[in-house]
Amino acid sequence: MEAVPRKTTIREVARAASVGIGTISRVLNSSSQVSRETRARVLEAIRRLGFRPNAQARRILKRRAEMVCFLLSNRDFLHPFHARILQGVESYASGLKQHVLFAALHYSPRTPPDGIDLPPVLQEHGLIDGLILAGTIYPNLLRRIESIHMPFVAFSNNVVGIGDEEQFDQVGFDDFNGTLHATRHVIGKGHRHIVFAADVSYPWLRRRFEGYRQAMRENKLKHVLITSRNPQSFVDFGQKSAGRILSRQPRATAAVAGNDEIAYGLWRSLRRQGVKVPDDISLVGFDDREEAVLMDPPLSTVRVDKEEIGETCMKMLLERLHHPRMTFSQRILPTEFVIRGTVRQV
Amino acid sequence: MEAVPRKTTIREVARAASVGIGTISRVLNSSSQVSRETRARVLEAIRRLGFRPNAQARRILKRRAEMVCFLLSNRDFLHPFHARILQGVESYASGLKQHVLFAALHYSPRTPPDGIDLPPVLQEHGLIDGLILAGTIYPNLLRRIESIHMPFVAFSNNVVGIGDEEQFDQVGFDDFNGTLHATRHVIGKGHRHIVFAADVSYPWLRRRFEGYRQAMRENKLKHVLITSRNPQSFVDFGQKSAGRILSRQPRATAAVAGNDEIAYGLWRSLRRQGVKVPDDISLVGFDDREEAVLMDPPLSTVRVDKEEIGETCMKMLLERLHHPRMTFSQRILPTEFVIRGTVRQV
DNA sequence: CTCACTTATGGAAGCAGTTCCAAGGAAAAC
DNA sequence: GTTTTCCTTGGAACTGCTTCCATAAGTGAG
Repeated sequence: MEAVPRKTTIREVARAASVGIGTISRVLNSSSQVSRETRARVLEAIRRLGFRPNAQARRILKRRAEMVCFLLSNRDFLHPFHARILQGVESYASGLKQHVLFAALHYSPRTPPDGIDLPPVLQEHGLIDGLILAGTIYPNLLRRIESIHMPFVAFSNNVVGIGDEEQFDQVGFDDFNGTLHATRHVIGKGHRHIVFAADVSYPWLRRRFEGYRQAMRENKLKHVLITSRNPQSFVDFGQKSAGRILSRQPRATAAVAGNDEIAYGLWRSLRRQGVKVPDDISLVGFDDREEAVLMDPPLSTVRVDKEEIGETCMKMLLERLHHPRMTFSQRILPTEFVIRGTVRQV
Repeated sequence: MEAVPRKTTIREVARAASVGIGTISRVLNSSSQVSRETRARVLEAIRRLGFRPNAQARRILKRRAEMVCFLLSNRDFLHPFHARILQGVESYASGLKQHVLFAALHYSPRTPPDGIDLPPVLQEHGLIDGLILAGTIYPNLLRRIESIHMPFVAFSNNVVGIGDEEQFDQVGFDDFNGTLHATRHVIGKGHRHIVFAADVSYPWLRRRFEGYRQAMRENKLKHVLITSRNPQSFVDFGQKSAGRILSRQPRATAAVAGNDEIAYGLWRSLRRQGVKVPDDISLVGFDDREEAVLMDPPLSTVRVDKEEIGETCMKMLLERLHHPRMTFSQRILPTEFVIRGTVRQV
């Protein structure tokens, strides 16, 4: 490996400006105790020598890396949903001169905590100040992260099997009220036979189901949960559910899907069987993924602001770093029902 | 801001293991000059004290940040396409204990180079060793990056208005041969009237067009370029192009789209007009984005391995860092035509 | 038994900054 | 005119590591 060329240091700048090294440091950190002329002379020397302070050296002394890690915790690829969260994190962070490291984590829900291999960034010390956890989070991962005593904030909608008694900073959005409002909207359009399609063993889909059920109960309507066996994916789950919806009597006039992928699968399979959305059956989704707009007609769905999630995660993490002893908090972001073309008046 | 608790240092470990600090360093860097017993004693002390070496301190001495920045250069959100590239970068990097910083860049093609605002990470010195540039790259950005003398590799398919004489490390994929093979496939299925739909003012779409034209010429077929005015997006471009394809005489039996989004727009608009894919018209795309599989039937398209792009970028960047004077190189990755359901035999 | 050559180890110096304390000088107070 | 105070300023000491040099101990040859 060839040598990296020596860079200008603070001492050379000091010599060039005929001042002491302390003065340079003071100018760099814009602490006020420097006279006008001296500051001007120093800045001129900095400019002339093309000096850029070494970030590492400062970090040692400051004991702050000014860097956080966005850790994507499952084997999924960087899905658009999480990509948008990452964007929110980065955009908020860069405004505050904070840096964002991206790392991926490979683990299975059943690995014992000690067995989880952490990415290189977490094996060093001082590289990052804190962690933003995204992706599906199982208890063993939480244990593992806690064991390294690194401040973190979790995007908690995809947390699985972790009780309410668990204490950590988390940001999520409102599954329950999301489907509650979506279902009310559908009911408001005159529908009476509305089914809900999702695998409610996922906590977040369970919460969405409860929102749907609440809306049905309010209107004294019967709730119906549609599931399907051994789906390959959520889209496949939707496809397989379509038949079950059609075979029920009385025939449902609307379906609330647990997420957009299920809605997509449903839509696709229904269309193949000659059932038109929304003419024959209305449909709503959840998440507002890119697919929602690509569908034809575009899907009415529950929007969650992914960038806001990222932003809020970053904000909370910074608060945590400034106040390590602050009690843990949990922020639930609101959702918004977006009306597009898949719900019709009956 | 509360103080961060003092962490164990190398000197404490040295005391605990009754050895010198040099020995600790030697163990950490696994240089061989340490006896079995001493190494064991040191490792034991490290474990007992929960010592994690401070990354910053090492970096100062090593003059290497062991970190690169993935810089997304346009105003687009982190699109799945680039998200996958980032994944490739990260996955290759983490295997080599390198870290990946994510940063976004906001600039317009017409800002003068000096006017481009670089993200915080590029304003410090020593934070990163090099840069991976993705997104749409205009000459002014290239100028700006060169001005800070930071080694970089560009994902060059989306480079606009930069001549061949330009020298920098780049990774791209084979636009020309991609459509060449795709078009040959379509011709092989018996099609004779095949149109190409794209805005060829984009260099990469122009190259794809040339690939298509080459295949047509080989078979003594007439090439037809379909474009449309003021599209809002590529999908919109496709939608607007559909009418133009249908109104031509003789009617085309197949269309090659410049990318999957155009293909999607085409498909959607054709379907609305009662024209079925592939029964009435065959269709192929380019890129193999997520939409391709979601279409019904799924789109036959040209696949590019996004993770491989990321991996190759990272690999080239590391080579560049090890050999700063090496001549610039350009790597073109092959593409693969994936047959799904949108091309039929005539 | 001595000498040359390895191999292992301790720790000072150094990296590029920040911090803090002492000191110089000017202005203000006495 | 002297003392006090305030504002600047210089630079030693420090951060947590790596590197290198000197030394110690061990090994084999002569």
